Amino acid sequence: MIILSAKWSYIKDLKDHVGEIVAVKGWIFNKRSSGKINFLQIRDGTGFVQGIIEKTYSEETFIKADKIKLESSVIIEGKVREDKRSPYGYELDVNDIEIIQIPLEEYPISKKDHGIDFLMNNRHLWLRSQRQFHILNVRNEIVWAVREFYKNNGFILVDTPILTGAIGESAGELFSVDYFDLGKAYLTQTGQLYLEAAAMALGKVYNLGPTFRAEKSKTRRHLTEFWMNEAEVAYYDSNDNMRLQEELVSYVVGRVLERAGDHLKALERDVKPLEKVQTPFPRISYDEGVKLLQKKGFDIKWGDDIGGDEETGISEEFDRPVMVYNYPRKIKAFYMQPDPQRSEVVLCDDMLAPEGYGEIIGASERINDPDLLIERIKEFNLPVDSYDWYIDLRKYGTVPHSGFGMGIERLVSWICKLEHIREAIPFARTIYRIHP
RNA sequence: UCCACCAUAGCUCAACCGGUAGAGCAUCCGGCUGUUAACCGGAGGGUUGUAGGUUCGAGUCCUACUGGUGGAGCCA
Repeated sequence: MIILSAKWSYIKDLKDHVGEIVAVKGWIFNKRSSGKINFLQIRDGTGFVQGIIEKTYSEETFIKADKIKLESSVIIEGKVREDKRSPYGYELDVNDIEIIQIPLEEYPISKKDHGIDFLMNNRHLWLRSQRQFHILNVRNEIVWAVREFYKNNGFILVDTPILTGAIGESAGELFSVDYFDLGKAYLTQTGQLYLEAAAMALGKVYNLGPTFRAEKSKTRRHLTEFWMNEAEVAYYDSNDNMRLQEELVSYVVGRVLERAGDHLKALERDVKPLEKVQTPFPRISYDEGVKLLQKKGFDIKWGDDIGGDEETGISEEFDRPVMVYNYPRKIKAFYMQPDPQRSEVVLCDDMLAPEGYGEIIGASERINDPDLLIERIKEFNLPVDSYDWYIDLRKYGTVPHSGFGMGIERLVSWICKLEHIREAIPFARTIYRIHP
């Protein structure tokens, strides 16, 4: 039953209603009282504002405000006033309150510190906290910017399947589910192979969806379920591919600075390093990367993979994302095109984010010769039969083509400068967590 | 899968060489007309993750288990 008659305004729009009486519909996230004055802090999903209730103004409203507990749902009616004392710039002189619900039990998340186990067990409530509000808003802008980039550049969205047969990069473990009479199906690790098919139909294609890895990874960079954006372009070679990646990433960072600057500020994210994310990005070959790391004292030799510490060792030499290209064939996936000049390396690149955030993109030119592809599938001991349709793509008008996958949560972590990837997604799935 | 660490009040933590459990916040009561994690006074709140063991005595030492955290590998 809504009794208050003032016009509903979202908190983000209060600046347009100074001097007017409006109704704000939200939740109380903090309150203070001082005998004759009550401060109610309310959030409504668009922002935060403080309401002031003076006892001398309305004793009835003051008594109502006294009953309110943290996370009560309320509608407050009051006059909007600009106020320098408020960190939000505006305040509400409250003249009436309608209490929708006072929590049945004490709200678990207090104003003091909590441990990560407790917060993750209460993720459904933790989402209401200011920090999470800002992170999820940045994530929202990132995803919009990604989609916008492709839309602006003539790409077609192709949604790739989440349930697949036994086919993939053969990277890591797969989650399996029962699939009627057909045996096991698997949750996708990548839509790449399907995007390759779509690129032969539509030229420039991309996807953006959930991806699953059953690896028992336990690090601040890994989730078992994460969102990945992949792109695939017919007639692009590895250089075209790298150019596309730097254009995408610089576009996304630029749009986020423009549209979510206040959220980054609230997260105390220093935006100076982000402002430097302009094309062209530095590129170094794997060979050069190994030499650089050796010079810096890393124990690495040609042929070794570049691990987390090594990634940081390389990226700290640059002030923007760096692309490391042409890795040894032995440490990369079966479908990557060998360098025609040097068959021991493949035409690929990893984009490493600055500030120690590591790999945000994995990319390569794909093998377009059917015989070579079959040879590589066998070399990796993969079942050639399962890849029949993928090999077919090379039989009918095969062309050079390239693509990449970009981890959305890794991008969010880097742009927000998060300690851990679990805050970059609303409900993180990690090895020991599926609830809530 | 491997390595390391953690588990004490609702929450975050403390408790020295093994000697019988303590603070802040939260809750409840009282005070305060501009608070910003508000503050001040008072009260209640505990089978120290579980099961064993050593000891006159274990939150503290030992073993196993359970749950969690960080990292390696793998990758986005």
